[in-house]
This record gives sequence, C-alpha cells and structure tokens, in this order.
Amino acid sequence: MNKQGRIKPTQSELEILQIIWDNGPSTVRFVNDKLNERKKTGYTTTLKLMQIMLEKKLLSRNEKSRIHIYHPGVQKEAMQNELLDRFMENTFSGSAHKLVMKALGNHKTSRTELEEIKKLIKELEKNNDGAAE
Amino acid sequence: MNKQGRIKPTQSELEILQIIWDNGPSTVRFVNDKLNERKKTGYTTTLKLMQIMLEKKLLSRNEKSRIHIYHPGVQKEAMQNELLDRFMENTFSGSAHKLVMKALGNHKTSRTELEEIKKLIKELEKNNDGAAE
DNA sequence: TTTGAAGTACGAAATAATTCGTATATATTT
DNA sequence: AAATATATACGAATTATTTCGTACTTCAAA
Repeated sequence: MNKQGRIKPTQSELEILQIIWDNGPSTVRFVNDKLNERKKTGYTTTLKLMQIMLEKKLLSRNEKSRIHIYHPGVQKEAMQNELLDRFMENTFSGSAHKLVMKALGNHKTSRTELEEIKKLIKELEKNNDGAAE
Repeated sequence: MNKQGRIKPTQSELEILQIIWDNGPSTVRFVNDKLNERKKTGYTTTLKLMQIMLEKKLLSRNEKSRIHIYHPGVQKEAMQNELLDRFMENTFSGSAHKLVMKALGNHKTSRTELEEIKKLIKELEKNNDGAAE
C-alpha cells in the first residue's frame, strides 16, 4: 500500500537524497563535504539527519565496515513524481498545463530539449485520441 | 531589491494565499470555511496565520469595518514563478526540461492544452534562434 | 602502547511552523 | 438591557525540523 512513498522528505533531507542519487552510495563524510560546497553544515548535523532518514527509510545503509555506506531508500524517479504531484497541486491547483507553460516560458530550454518535448507531445496526442477536452 | 519576493510562504500560508487569489479579498471567516472544506482547522488558527502573513506582507487588509478584509500582498503570477524556480532547483536540479517531461508524462493534459504548449514552443524556437544547445 | 584522527550514537538545545485558549470588543437578537 | 453570537488580539503550548555537544569506539601513526 505504501507504494514506497508517503514519506515526504524535508528540504534538508531532499538535498541529501539528491547527493546520493547523483553520486551513488556514499559515506556521511562524502555527503557532508558535498553539502559544504553550498552551505556550512556540521558533520554531526549531517550524520543525525542521515540517521533520521534511515528510520524513515529514505535511506538504507551497509554497516559491514565501520564506515557506513548509505544507499537511497527511495527511487529518484518515483520521488520526483510524488513531489511534482504535490507541488503541482499546491501551487498550480493541479494544472500540469499551467505549470508547463510557466516552466517553459521562464527558462532557457535548448533546441534539443524542445525537440524532445515536441516528440513527447506527439506521443501523447497519439495514445490519447478521444480523451478529455 | 526585494522585487516583492524573498518571503517564502509556508505550506499553510500558501493554501491561504490560493484561496484569496482565487476568490478575491476575503474575511477570515470565509478563508477558514474554505479551508475546512479540505481539512479541519480552528478559526483562531486561521486568524493567527493570517495575522502573521500580514506581518510578512503576504497579505494586506482593510480595517475600515470591524470585520477585516484581507487582500493578497503578493501577486499570484510572481509568487508562482518564484516557487517554481525554487522547486525546479531543489527537485530537478534546475532542469526545466526534466520537469516538463515528467509533468506532461504523468498527467492527463487535454488536446487544447497540448495545442497551447505547442504554440508556445514554436514561439520559443522563433525568438531563440541561435541559443544554447 | 599511547596519542590523535575519524567514526557512530544519541539526547537535547535552538528554530520554525502550527494550533489553540482566553480575554476583550462589538453587533445582534430576544 | 441582557444574553448570545461573532470579531480581533495575542501569548503560549505543541509539533516539526535542524543543529550541535558529548560520550564512546576503532583505526592508524608515532
């Protein structure tokens, strides 16, 4: 029933997840160093956060060695989808359309990326023939 | 310098803003009733929240009558843009493209809406001729 | 084999956000 | 005019989140 979600990471927790998603299984030291590239954070602060995330199953860890290795406890894709849903609901009253219009309007998106989006739209139009108006 | 932003509404504050943006200037009573359509919330809780938002200039109010009328203190569009930026940064490492792909992929978007998006993309491609790849 | 550097555990302080009780004022109803 | 209903103000309790100090352990170097 828990699909894997329902646990919403806090802002700080999300930052840690990003680091582990993008760099693979990591030590507290590594995560803390990464964090410190952007903002001063004490080692034990990061440690504590990661321990809490462990309880929440946002992370898992390998304790074979004295130095623990933390793994993501949730899939990046799945979590992004959940967060996107929530954000879309909260901020754009659930309208993907409004969100997309703003996202594209306000930000430089490359040629290639626009092509990809067009391709996706074609797909949607195909698979979605007599759908909602 | 403050463009009008920099004040990030909390989750609860955003819910209140949505109600006032969408329904126009409102009383605490009205806002509280609206909130209660979705979740039980005490009257004084809503009141307090709105008073805090007043301090933060997220709302303004007309006190001519005993019953105060609260107005938005920030523009919906501007705030949505700010929140979108922040969200995109936090959750999609700043990539509008990834966000859009997911938003379109996961949600039913109507024909008409897709048309609008296509139109926007055409515009972007026009105005953006030799830009970033 | 001592010293110190690098880890983990964990309680608890500091902050932020939310919720609510109580006092008080003003209308409205009876 | 009393009683009742509806407002605002605001302190303070509660809950959530973040930060950090301290104790203890293990490994490595001197």
